[in-house]
Amino acid sequence: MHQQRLATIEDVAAIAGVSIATVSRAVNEPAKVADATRRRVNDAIARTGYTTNAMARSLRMRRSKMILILAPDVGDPNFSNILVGLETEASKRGYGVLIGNTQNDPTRETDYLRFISSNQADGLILLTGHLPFGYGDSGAGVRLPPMVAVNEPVSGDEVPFVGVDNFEGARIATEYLISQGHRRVAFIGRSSREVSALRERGYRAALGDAGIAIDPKLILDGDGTTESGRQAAEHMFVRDVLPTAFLGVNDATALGVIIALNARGYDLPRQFSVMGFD
Amino acid sequence: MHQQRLATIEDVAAIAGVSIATVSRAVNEPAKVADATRRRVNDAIARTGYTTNAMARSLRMRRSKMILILAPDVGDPNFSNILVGLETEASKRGYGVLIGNTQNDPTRETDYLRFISSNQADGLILLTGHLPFGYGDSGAGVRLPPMVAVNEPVSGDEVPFVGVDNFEGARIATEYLISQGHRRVAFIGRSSREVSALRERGYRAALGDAGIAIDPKLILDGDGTTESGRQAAEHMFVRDVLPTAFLGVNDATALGVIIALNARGYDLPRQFSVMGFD
DNA sequence: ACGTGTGATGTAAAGGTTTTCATTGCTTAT
DNA sequence: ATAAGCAATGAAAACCTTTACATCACACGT
Repeated sequence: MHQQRLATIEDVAAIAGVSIATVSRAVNEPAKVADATRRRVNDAIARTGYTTNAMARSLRMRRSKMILILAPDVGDPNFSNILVGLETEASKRGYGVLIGNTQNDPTRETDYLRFISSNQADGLILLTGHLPFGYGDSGAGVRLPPMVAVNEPVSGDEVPFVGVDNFEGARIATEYLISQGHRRVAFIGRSSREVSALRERGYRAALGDAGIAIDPKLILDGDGTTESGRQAAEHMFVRDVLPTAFLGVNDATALGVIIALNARGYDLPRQFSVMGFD
Repeated sequence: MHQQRLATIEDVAAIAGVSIATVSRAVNEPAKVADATRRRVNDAIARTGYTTNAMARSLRMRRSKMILILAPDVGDPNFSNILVGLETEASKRGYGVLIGNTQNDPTRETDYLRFISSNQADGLILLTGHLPFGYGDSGAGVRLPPMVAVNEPVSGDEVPFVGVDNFEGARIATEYLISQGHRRVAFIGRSSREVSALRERGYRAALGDAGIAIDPKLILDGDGTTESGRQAAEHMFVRDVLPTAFLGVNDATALGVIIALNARGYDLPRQFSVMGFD
């Protein structure tokens, strides 16, 4: 068991008394080798503790079974939760996950592409909402690696997207509020994020379907923070255009609304309904 | 720019009119090639968009410039924050980061070791607090890969550790509370985690240094959640053994204490001091 | 003029797989 | 009995680098 040098396929072949081709087959397509041989090979493998060298394999196969995940900030619970999901699924399928924390820095984004161009990663998962800097500008000539956008779609380009259906989600949420008897529902958005517009459209659609006129005074803009949610609600009190229900573009915003209402002494699910989309 | 097949070092060599050895040198040890040649090579590289194939390089060099990080749960903000730090540093040094979400599942831990044994990762960073299953038992014969434990030390074995000094940190925190005039300081631990014992020892040391007798009633155990912090504080109210300050084994616990005190209508930094260790 | 050291480059091996193609020994159909 | 097909295996090429060693030209000191 002295593994001074890692055992190679040749060592295994020598011990099993077969060629390296047979060892390779015994490992990768067991059906293709005779039972007796396969047993001998497996014994040899067990004895040497052989593991196929992933580098050599990747070099030959031209694929690494690695996925690169590009995210603006892995520390953000929002992303890290997605990350663990992705990792779990990837791992289940024998893929490894390489992380790239871009911090929205174009330099870093480009830098991580070396993993792709050097064959170190087969595919790319974007949580950034845009193509890595350096792909967009080169025109359509560049062949993009296999990739998919998660959480936030990549605008313009044809990158497959998987994530929340913002329009439909917001529509259903609003529909639910309406079904509870609310006629005046406020929406607090975050115009700086692309998803906000979609959610607002869903909100408007639900109202339209219910035949409720849209009151522009009930649609406010914020920046996605708790504080901005609080201010938005406060703003409505001041203007005296109170809704009976609030839909926040995210949970933080909704929390802000709740805080504002609490501060004014209201009893919460009783007197107002507040929902957050997250 | 039609990259049907990725450019190899040979393509570059052909265009620059040199041998592949020279190209390799021009890239890796520029000083060793004549100025004129280096320029020609760089031109050729620019023209072809050549990137060295990481697999071939790793195979030859026997190192991948990859680090495997094993963590029980990357989703936990505690870990994900460490993760982004590690990633940033690694990236700065030209290393890539491979993540392994073990979920405390021994099978998965072992599984991730293939990255090490197949040369896909050069080193290992453990956030798990223990050796991956399968290393511990094989006796001392097995050569461990270069590794370091972060956040939580690996007990027994000689794995270098970097992280918070739990004893000293808790000691200083407690010392501070004492310096503020507190004589009765409570400690709410989490005996299931190894770090808790260290923190409690620090707490006890500070009290001892200050000549304050330790009151066992002021040392409670929880499970690290907000709720358990709340219960612990509540418990002290019921038993009527109130401290004037609380030290929680982590922030969640401390938060629970704050909630309990708030619920009873106390004015918080005024009447009680609450600290969390995180 | 001649050996010698030096700086720049080329040749070729090695790193460990996978896979195509060829070979071998049998079985089966004619 | 022979051709044909088939299953199991082996030999060798290909994947793309890095690097030890060899080669070469040239300058320099004698």
